[in-house]
Parts: sequence; C-alpha cells; structure tokens
Amino acid sequence: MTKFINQKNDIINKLRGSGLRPTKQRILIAKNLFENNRTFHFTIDSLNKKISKKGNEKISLATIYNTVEAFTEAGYLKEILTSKNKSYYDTNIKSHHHFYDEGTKELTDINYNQVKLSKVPMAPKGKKIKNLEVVIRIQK
Amino acid sequence: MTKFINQKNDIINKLRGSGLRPTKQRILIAKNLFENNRTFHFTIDSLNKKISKKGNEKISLATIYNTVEAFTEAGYLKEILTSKNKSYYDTNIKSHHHFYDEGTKELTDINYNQVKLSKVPMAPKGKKIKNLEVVIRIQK
DNA sequence: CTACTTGCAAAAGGTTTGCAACCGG
DNA sequence: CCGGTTGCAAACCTTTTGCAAGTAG
Repeated sequence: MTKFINQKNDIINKLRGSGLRPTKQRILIAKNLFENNRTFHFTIDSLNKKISKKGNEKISLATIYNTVEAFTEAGYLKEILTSKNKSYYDTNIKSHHHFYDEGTKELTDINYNQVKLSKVPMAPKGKKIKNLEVVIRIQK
Repeated sequence: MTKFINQKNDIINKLRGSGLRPTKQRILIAKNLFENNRTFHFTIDSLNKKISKKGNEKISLATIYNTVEAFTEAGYLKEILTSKNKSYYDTNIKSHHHFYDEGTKELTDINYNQVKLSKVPMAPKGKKIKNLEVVIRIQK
C-alpha cells in the first residue's frame, strides 16, 4: 500500500520534472512502461493493447502517440532504429547493443559487456555524443 | 560510347547473375543507382523523382518498390535502420558507421577506419554475422 | 508460347491533424 | 478560470495487393 503510493508519487514527480502535467492518462501509461524494473521493446499498438487488456479505461490512440513522443523527448524512452515502417521504442535508455536479423527483421538485445570499442570518432562540430550502439546484422 | 555499352552490359550481367530478367525498367533503375562510383542514401520517393526528372519514361511506383526490394535481396542495396516511418536505402553495402542526429533524425556516414571494435559477440545459434555497424547518437 | 514483369487503382496500415470538450493547478 | 490535454474522426503518406496486359527468352 505504502509502496504503491510511493510509486505513484515517483511517477508524478518524474512527469512534473519534465514539465508534463500528471494527467490520469499519462500516469497510467507511465505505470505500464516503468512499473517494474524490466526493460522491453514496444510499439504504439502493443502498448495500447497492453493497457486496454488490463481492463483500464481506454486511452485514445492520439493520446498514446502524444504521450510516447513526450516521454521520448523527456528522455524516458528511446526510439529504436529499424527497417520496419512502424515506430519501435525501448524502455532501456542506456547505451546497449542489438542483433538485427535481416530475415525476420527482429531486434534482440546483446549483453552490454559483450561488445567493446577501442576507437570512437569525435562528434561533429556543435554536437555531443549521447550514446552509442552497435547493430550486428545476422542471417541464416 | 564503348564505355557506355560496357556499362550497360555490366548491369545486364549483374541482373542475370541474380536471376533477374534485365527489363527496361530494371536497367534504368540500376543505372540511376550504380552508374557512378559515389554511394548515397535514398528513399523510394527520391529515387522515383530522380528518375522522372531526367525525362525518362515514367516507371510505375509499384515497379520501383518491386525492383528496390529485389535489389536489396540480391545484395546490391542495404536497407538503412532509421526511426522514420519510411524506408531508406544505401547504395553502400559494405559495413560502415553512422552518426544519427536525434534532433533532425539525419544519418551521416562515418569514415570506416574511425571506429574500431575490440570485442564482438558470437552470432546466435544457426545464424551468421553478415555485417556490423555502429550508430552514434548525437544531439546539440 | 510461357513465365516473369509491369502498371494501375484500390486497399491497407501507421501516423498526424484540427478542433471541440475536458480538466489540473 | 486558463492553458495544457484529451478524444474523435478525417486526412495523410507510404507501402502492399490483385489482376489484366505486356514482354523477354
């Protein structure tokens, strides 16, 4: 109970800290994205289904789009680079690496310490390096 | 003149080698993609515009989609991973690296020898590593 | 000839937009 | 109350599909 309240307060503070009003919808979405410590990949559609499956009030698709975009700008989510014509997001915002299967077009995580870089270029003038990911393309 | 004929024959042989009939449309598309040694990024739309701007006969969009997909499967093109909801292709099929600007969502090439990896994981069972690219996310 | 290709138009699928109604501070 | 948010439906854009007509070998 106490735990639950604190978690909700954490979310509210997180939102406020980015200038986002803690509305009912944003709190519900945040709970579904950040409530346990597991990170995962998702799409707008899968997130929408996940939320409505739990018997919550339905959130408008437009709101889910808005909120995910806002969370991405706030740095709570990272957009995944793919070749599919659909946006994928990752709740793991730290630098990490992926296998990309060209046949199935699936992305899977690579354990961070399995990859080491010994040389990295400078960022272009006026820009800073935010993070770095290695994509290893695989096939049968 | 001789040069021109040879270039065309090269394209025809390239297509035949992959089991693709050298049709008028495929040859024209191949010329626009591979005729000089410069490599570049493109979308279906930009390729379509590039071709029709030259006063060529118009090629149906569906055919451009088909052809680009066939060329990608044949290994003449590489699909670029992006966060835009549109497919991008690269005529440079060798392993190479990119800066990805999160603000503008632009990809720019990094000179290959500017990056060195000292540790790389094994491919998952039953798969082979095809190539490896580093994406460095940058921002202002 | 025959199988592979092309072109067209319609349909699909994901995302964005405009605007009125709503609600958090 | 006010300005930020939400919900809805229509609009938008890219990609896919089905099928009849065209063409390379």
